[in-house]
Amino acid sequence: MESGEDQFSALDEGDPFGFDLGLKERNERKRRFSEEQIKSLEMMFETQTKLEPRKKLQLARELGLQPRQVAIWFQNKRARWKSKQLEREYSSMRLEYDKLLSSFENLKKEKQVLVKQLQKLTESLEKQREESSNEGESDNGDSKGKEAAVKQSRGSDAGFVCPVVQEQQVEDTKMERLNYVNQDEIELVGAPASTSLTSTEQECCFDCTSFPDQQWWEFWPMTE
DNA sequence: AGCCACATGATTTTTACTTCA
DNA sequence: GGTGAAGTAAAAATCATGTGG
Repeated sequence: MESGEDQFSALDEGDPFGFDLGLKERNERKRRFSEEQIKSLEMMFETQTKLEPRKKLQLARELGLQPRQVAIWFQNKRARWKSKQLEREYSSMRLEYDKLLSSFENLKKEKQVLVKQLQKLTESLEKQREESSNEGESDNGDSKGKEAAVKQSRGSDAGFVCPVVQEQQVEDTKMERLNYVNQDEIELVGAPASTSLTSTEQECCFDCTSFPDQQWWEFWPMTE
């Protein structure tokens, strides 16, 4: 740490109010700087937040102030500028966080809607499955042929992923990422960070493996 | 006129770093 | 080379006053 204005140099340069004065008397002499003086100090602060001793002396001379006063002004200015800067940074981060939180909430709602849709579809698929198995009971010979055909097609499509489930998984991954990023912050503001919004097992009751005899697309409504 | 909140000039304390014996 | 005391600069904390509502 070298150079710059310092609090001790004032001892050499003379106390603006005289160190031999009592505290009260010194404070009584405290006067605000003129607009002109402030303007010059501000301008200098914009170019450099720390003053070299020579600049300090020069500025003090120009403004009719003691070098110590200029040094103190710069010290105060730095401290107060820093705290304002922190406030500004906090505000912008808060804004960013609020935006993120709101988009997170929207995604959560969107997901809930999708999960409900999925549930409805699953139910209707289940219903259709029951109906078709009832029909099969009354026609055994034909069902054997169908079973064989289903087995064959299952073999050839091994590894195929139902697009609905795939979509849900993608959504879950998105949510997981968002949750991962936001978790600390959400906990900070008391939002339910631990509300598991991700687990496919928990929230998605649609499962391709729950159709032992049929493929999912056999039940998929054909739409144009 | 008195009170309060805030701004601001000044002082004191703390912290981090350097120099030197 | 490691170490502790002294010196220095800047930050942080605080005080006291000025000012406007």
